[in-house]
Amino acid sequence: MTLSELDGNSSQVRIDRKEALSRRIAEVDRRCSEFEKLCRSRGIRVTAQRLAVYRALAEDLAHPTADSVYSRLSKHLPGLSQATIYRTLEFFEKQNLIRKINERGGVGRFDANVDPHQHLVCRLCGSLRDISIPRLHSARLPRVSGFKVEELDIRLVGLCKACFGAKSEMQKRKHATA
Amino acid sequence: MTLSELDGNSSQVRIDRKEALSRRIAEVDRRCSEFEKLCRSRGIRVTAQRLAVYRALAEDLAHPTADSVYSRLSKHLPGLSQATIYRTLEFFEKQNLIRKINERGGVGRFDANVDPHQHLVCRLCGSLRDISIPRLHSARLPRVSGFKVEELDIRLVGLCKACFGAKSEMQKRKHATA
DNA sequence: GTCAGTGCAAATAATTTGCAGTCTT
DNA sequence: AAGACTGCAAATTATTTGCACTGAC
Repeated sequence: MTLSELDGNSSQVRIDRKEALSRRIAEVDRRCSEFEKLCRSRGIRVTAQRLAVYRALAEDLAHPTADSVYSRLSKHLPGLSQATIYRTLEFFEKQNLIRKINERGGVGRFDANVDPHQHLVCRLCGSLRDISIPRLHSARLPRVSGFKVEELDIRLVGLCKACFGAKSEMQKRKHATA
Repeated sequence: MTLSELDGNSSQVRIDRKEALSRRIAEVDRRCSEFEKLCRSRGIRVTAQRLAVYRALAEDLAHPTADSVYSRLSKHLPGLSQATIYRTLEFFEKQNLIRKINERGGVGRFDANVDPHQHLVCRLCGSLRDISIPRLHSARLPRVSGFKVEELDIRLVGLCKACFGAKSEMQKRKHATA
C-alpha cells in the first residue's frame, strides 16, 4: 500500500517515462500471452479469472498480496470471490507459474516474475522491493541429495532507509520496544 | 527416510548418538546463557517467558511456529498466553536475536540460529530443513544504496523427495489440480 | 516505585472449505 | 456431456489489541 511503490530509481530516469511505461505494458502483454500458451500446452484450463489474476501480478511490481489482488480485480470482475484468488494463486504457485514470497505478519505476497532476481526486505517494516544482482543469480544451483533444487531464492534482509533512521532515533531515547 | 530429522549425515555417524545429544544440549545451554547476557547488556528485561521462548527455539531444529512454541511451553508455564509468544517472537526478531522464516500458508516459523546457514524448502509440501553450504555463506554482502543489507537469506526452493515422487505420479494420470 | 512485560479474552486478519451452479474443453 | 473452476458464505487458523495486574530493575 504505502511503502513499496516509491522506490529509489524513480528519481533518476525522468524524460522517458512514457516510453518506459508503454514498454512495460508491452512486456506485460507478452508475458500474459506466453502464460496463456503455456497453460494450454499443459492442459490447464484458461478462465477469465485466471488470466485476470495472472495479469494483475504481472502488472504490479510491488508484489501484491492475495487481498490486494482481490480488491483490485473485483472492481472489474463483479462477483469474483476471495476464495478464487487464494485457490488460483496457490494453484499457480504449485504449477511454478508464479512465486510466493513470504513476508512479515503472515501475509503472503506473490510475484509473476519467475526470472532470476532478488528481493530487498526490510526487517522492521517489511517493505519489499525487487533488485537484480547479476553476480547472485549466476550462482550455480547446489546439489543436495534427496532434494531437487529448482531455484535459489535470495533475499537481502536488512533495514530500509526509513527504518534505519527510525531505529537510531529509538535507540537514542532508551531501549525501544517496537 | 522422511525429511527433516534424519539428514544426510545420520547414516554415517551412529555410535555416538548419545554423545551428540549431550553435545547438543550443551550447545543449547551455551546459546541460552549467551542470549541472557546479551539481553542484559542491551538493557532488555530478562523474564522467565523470554528465556523459555528462546530456549524452545534453540532446542527445536525444526523451526517451530508461534503456535507450536506456545503449546510446548504452556505445559510447563501454566497461564502462559499466546499473545506473549507472538509479542516475544516479534520483539526478538526486531532485536535481531532470532530470525523469522516465512512459510507457505501464512504461518511464520522462527529460528534461533542467527549464524549463517541456508534453508531447504519444498515448494509443494512446505517442509523446511536446515542446510549448510559454506560456499554460499561466504558470499560478500552486496552494497545497495538506500538500504542497509545485514544478511543474505538464501532458500533453496524445489521439491523434496516425497513431493518429487508424488508429482510425477500425478502428472502421469493427467493434470493434477493439487 | 516505575514502567516494561504479561494474561486474558475479545477483535481482526488471513486463509480454507463445502456445496451447488457455471463454464472450458 | 464431463468434470474442472467458481461464487458464496461459513469455518478455521493466525495474529493483534486493550486493559488491568505483576514482576524486573
